[in-house]
Amino acid sequence: MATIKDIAKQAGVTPSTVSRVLNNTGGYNDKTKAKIEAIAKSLHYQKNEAASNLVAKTSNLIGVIITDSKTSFAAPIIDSVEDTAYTNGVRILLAHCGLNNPKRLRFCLDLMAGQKVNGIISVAVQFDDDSLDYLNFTKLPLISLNVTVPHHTSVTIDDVRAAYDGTSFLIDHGYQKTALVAVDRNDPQTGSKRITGYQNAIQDAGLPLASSNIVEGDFSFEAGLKAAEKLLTGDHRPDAIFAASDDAAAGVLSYAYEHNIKVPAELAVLGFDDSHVAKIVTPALTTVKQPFSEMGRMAVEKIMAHSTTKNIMVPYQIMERQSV
Amino acid sequence: MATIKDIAKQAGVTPSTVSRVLNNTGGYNDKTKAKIEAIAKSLHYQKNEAASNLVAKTSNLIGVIITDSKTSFAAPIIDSVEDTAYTNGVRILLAHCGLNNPKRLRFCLDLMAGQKVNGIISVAVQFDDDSLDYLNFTKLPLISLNVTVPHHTSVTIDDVRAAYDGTSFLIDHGYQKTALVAVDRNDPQTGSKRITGYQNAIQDAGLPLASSNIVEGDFSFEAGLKAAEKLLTGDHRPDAIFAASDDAAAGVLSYAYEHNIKVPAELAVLGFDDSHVAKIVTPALTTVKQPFSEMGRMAVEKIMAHSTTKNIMVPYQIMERQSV
DNA sequence: ATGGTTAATGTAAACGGTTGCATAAACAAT
DNA sequence: ATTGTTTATGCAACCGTTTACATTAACCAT
Repeated sequence: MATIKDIAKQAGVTPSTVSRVLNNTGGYNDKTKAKIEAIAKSLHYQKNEAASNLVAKTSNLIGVIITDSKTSFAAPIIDSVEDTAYTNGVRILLAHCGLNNPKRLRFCLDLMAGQKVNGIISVAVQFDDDSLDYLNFTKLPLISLNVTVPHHTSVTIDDVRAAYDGTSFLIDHGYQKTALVAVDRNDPQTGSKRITGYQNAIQDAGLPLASSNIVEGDFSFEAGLKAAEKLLTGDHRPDAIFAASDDAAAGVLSYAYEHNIKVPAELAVLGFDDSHVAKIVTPALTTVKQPFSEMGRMAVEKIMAHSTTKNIMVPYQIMERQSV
Repeated sequence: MATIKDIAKQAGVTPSTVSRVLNNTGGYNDKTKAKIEAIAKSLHYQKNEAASNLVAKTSNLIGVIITDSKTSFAAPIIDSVEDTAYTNGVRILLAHCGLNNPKRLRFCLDLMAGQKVNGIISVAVQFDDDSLDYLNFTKLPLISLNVTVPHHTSVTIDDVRAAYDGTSFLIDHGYQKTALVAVDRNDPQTGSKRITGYQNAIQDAGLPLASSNIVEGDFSFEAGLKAAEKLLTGDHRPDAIFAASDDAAAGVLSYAYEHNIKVPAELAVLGFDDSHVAKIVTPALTTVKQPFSEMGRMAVEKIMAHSTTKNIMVPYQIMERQSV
């Protein structure tokens, strides 16, 4: 591969001049510029980023840490992160940290630090104390999407209010026996907040609160399926199920389909996220939309701007389709 | 950030010794090794990859080029690529090239060349002549998944036979009036191959071929929906629809649901890919599974091994669920 | 004691770009 | 003609690691 030295030799100038031309830093004759650019092109010159990064002490790389790519909302976020990065001239270093795997998260952070990334975007990643300490030590800016991280910037929706509004939406549509499904009570970020919002809405509507109406689980399809089974075989059948994710809602839909329960006539199903699956299941899911693309875009822009805002709340929105 | 020089100074040795210890290249006293490692830890030393890459003329980076992350089968591939990369000590540089966007693809390749990646994995990316020339010039090894690229390694299924077997599967289950949906006749890689396989199966079964039974389209949900509309409103209703993707199959399912057509009683639907959606739609999709995880893993391993095998065919498999 | 090995470490030159400072040439202003 | 200013380019150091080669010390065998 050709280097600036090769170009310099051919052009009869020094590497510094070539560097100046190629970086458009000014201070050279138009004719030399043209000559150098022509030679660079003819040699298919490609800058060695490692060398450049070494002196610049940066990399034009943004680290993206996600638990895994299958997480349904990872795709739209990564899409918008990539697009925004592209228009900003930075690139994406992707790493998976798994679920509750401190060792691997630590590895990811090590990797990002070694690559001297401009910043890190984490998607739905919970930081343990050790990783957080290390992150603070590296001084790398972090933008956390979906969950908050102490002393770092986060972009989230207001989960309490979103759950409140979702529940109210069901109540306003005449459903009185609602259930909340596939939430984790021990998750301080999402689960407990949504439970709070859900309960508040029920109380504010003057409806009875029954703890049996909350079925815990992760955000998966299977969690929705199991929860539906539990709820719909019992005596106190709910007439509406609010799932913590679209995947879980699809699980509910699937159970209803198997058991010939008509949605939304006999049972309303409200999803959460507005991920890809919301549009393609039958009936299409009414769901609480999280603005993932927006969040990804903001994250990149915050990093580029060295913004130090702490917690950013973005608006959610109820997407009405056919399941309520 | 601490450098090996800082460590060397504290340990009373030269940077070379530190480098040797940290890289386990041998040739040092156990006591100095212990001392250096202790100091490195206390300083939270983190190797500057740029410097290291500069002399090594490589980056331990694998470039992954995909059209976009929303593509349903990108997720499982990226998951397995990331996992395999993790266990092999390499990292992932991710770039999107969009759909039929030569300029952006060229940009991606530039980026990969600049970063001196060990190799490139492309997922369902069509290379135009210009990009291909450039790729060849860079000498970067490419592993193309899902489609073949002239003179480069590819990992694909046998699309002709997969379509043949899928169609035969429908015929064997008693469906005589099949249709193929959401394929692109002008796509030499997937579309035309699957059309060939489909037609061969029909002819071999002694059934009549009607060109109206092939409805073109991209692989999207909407394509499936539209195709279903076209096929199911006409007089010659098919009794089975073979979609080119699970998303398209979901579109068919959705149309059937809307119009009260029972699946699989009145209409069989066969998907393609076995992506995430296949399991969560109702009824769950019977589909032709592509071994995406396997393909991702192989791609990384091929790059690490500097393998030069050309075209690798991996086995597909019909996953029987409820839609046929 | 002498020479030969071996092990541990040092020396210095790379890797490819960037950049502050110096220099030279060209030009303008007195 | 002299001085000052601007423009274009060169010089050389530096970024942090790696590594071939040189050096030193220690040990062993004669």
